Amino acid sequence: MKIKLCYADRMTEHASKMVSSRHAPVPLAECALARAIRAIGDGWTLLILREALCGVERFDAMHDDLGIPRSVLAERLSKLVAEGILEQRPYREPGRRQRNGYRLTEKGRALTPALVALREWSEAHLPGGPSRLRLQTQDGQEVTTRLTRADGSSLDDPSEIVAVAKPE
Amino acid sequence: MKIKLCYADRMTEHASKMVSSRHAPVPLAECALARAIRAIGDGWTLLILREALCGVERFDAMHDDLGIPRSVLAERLSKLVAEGILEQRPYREPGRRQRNGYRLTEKGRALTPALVALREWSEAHLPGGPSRLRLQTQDGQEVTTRLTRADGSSLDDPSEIVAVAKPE
DNA sequence: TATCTGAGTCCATTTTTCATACTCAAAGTA
DNA sequence: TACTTTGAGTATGAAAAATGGACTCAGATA
Repeated sequence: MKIKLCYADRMTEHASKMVSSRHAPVPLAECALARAIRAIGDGWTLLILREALCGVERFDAMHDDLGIPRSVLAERLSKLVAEGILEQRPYREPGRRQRNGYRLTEKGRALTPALVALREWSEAHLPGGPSRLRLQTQDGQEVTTRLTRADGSSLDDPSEIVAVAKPE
Repeated sequence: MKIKLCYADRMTEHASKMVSSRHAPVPLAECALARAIRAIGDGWTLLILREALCGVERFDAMHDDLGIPRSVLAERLSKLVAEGILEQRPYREPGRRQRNGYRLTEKGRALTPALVALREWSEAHLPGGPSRLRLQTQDGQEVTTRLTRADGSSLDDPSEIVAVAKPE
């Protein structure tokens, strides 16, 4: 996936104001959502984050759970470590040599709301039978996400949302 | 990305109860999150959903905004239509022939919380300067997501969440 | 010393992307 | 009528990435 300059990047400030509303209000380079997608928007990477959220720390356990090729797993893990989303954590089992596992950093754990929202969407809208994965608090309450306005009220209808460019 | 049976799928019901807690509590086949990742967890697909959320409906506009190869765009769009996330919408400009655009279905629009959560994470944790893309209500209030317990209270620390398998 | 294990690397093959050019159908124009 | 334009795709060969299997490496144990 090779991301390049997009139409708005190639335009002058003045010209970009005249761009048709048929295009996105903001070019990729200035869009936080696009940056997040570049960082973690890849199938294997997201599945690795699912593993990490489930507390799976070991290379071979992820390999078994996901059926991911070992070389791809190694490459994705080192990318996630380089980005500060996972960190290596040495561990040692009795009578075993010391090894490295991976666990979420605070930055990585901050992705939880996005994963919870994806899970919710899937439960509500995708076929495939009930899911057995639950994300819950220690006392057993299921966790969900809610869209919220700046004033704290919650927003039930996502079609009320509009995407605009911040001025400046 | 070729997803296959994972370790737990190959096990008997009895054996799977004895599986080490080093593995995920639930196999991919029974995991809603994994199904969502399979459906839309791909870089170009997510960027196309960003375009759709921004109200971009046309093939060429998406091609310009994203710099995506035309063949990849065509393939992803038809997959999203087949999944019921986008729908084709004929339109016609004065003096122009009728054409097809794409817009989010209700199912597609229900992905908004996941995209809002990703945007929030990116703003808070990724470098790259301030984002100019705002997602807001018609009256200009910024929209965010919040993790919520089943009892309605909101959850500030994502590390309180545990992943478990639903019994049965 | 030989063996086992988990965490990787290496590599030949297959699949997917990429970039560019080409097609197609309807509307406008000479 | 013939020709041009325009948006929405297809076709294609080269380049990049994924795949699956074998191999490596280091420390612990028999």
